[in-house]
Formats: sequence, C-alpha cells, structure tokens
Amino acid sequence: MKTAPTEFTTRVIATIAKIPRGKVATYKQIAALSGKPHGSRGVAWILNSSSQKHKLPWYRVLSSRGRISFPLKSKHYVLQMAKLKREGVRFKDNGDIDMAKYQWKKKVAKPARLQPRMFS
DNA sequence: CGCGTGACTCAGG
DNA sequence: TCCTGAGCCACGC
Repeated sequence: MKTAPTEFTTRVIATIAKIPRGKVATYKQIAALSGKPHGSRGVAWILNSSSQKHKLPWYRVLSSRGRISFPLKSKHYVLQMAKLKREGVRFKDNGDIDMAKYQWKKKVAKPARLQPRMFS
C-alpha cells in the first residue's frame, strides 16, 4: 500500500490540470489556490515527482516573475518553451513572458458591469 | 521525528 | 541585475 497523498497534493494536481491551453500560472498561484499561500516549494516538489504520472501540463507553471524555472540552456528549458510557444505563448527577448497577458485568471463571480439604474 | 533536498519566493545589499 | 539568507512545504530516509 502506498501512502495516500495529502489533500494539498491532491488539490495541486487538480488545479494544475485546470490551467487552460495558452495560459500559464505561477507556483505561488497554484499553492494559494490549493490552500497554502506559502507552499510554492511544495508545488515544485510535487510537479517534479508526479507530473508525468498524472500527465499534467507542467510546462504551464512558471516562476513568479513569469519565466521558466530551468537553467537557460537546459533540455527542460528548451522543451518547456517549445510547448508553450506551440500553444501561442510568446516570449520576450529576455526570456520573460508577459504575465499580464497570459496568466491564468481563475474566475470568481463576475458582476462584470454596472448597469446604470433606470428607476430610482 | 529530525534532516536534507528541490522545477519557489521575497527582502536586502 | 545578480547573489544571499530566510521562510515555507512535501517527502524519503
């Protein structure tokens, strides 16, 4: 019997699986959405240990500054960048990604717009 | 139960 | 902008 994963781990897996194509999220963001605002290192550990097993879109998870968390010339870096580009994510010359444009924004409940009131 | 190890993050210098 | 130190979290030994 293998030990059951913690709830945090389960949530992290589920959360990452929900990141939409063409969008990205940060370790910190995943951790917060999973209930632990300071569990970014845990997220990284989980990704490293079971991203393949759960077939997760690990490449959609970036560092808080919006850049790939691998050494610039590493195999992983190149692969991750290729996968993201294939989904339409563009990289700046310095290797950063425009988070304002690509970061996944989990929907909450949108009043969206305020209608001018017609009856007072 | 403590220790070491990470695909982390933030504050300083 | 790069390097450190400290804080944080999961997991295997």
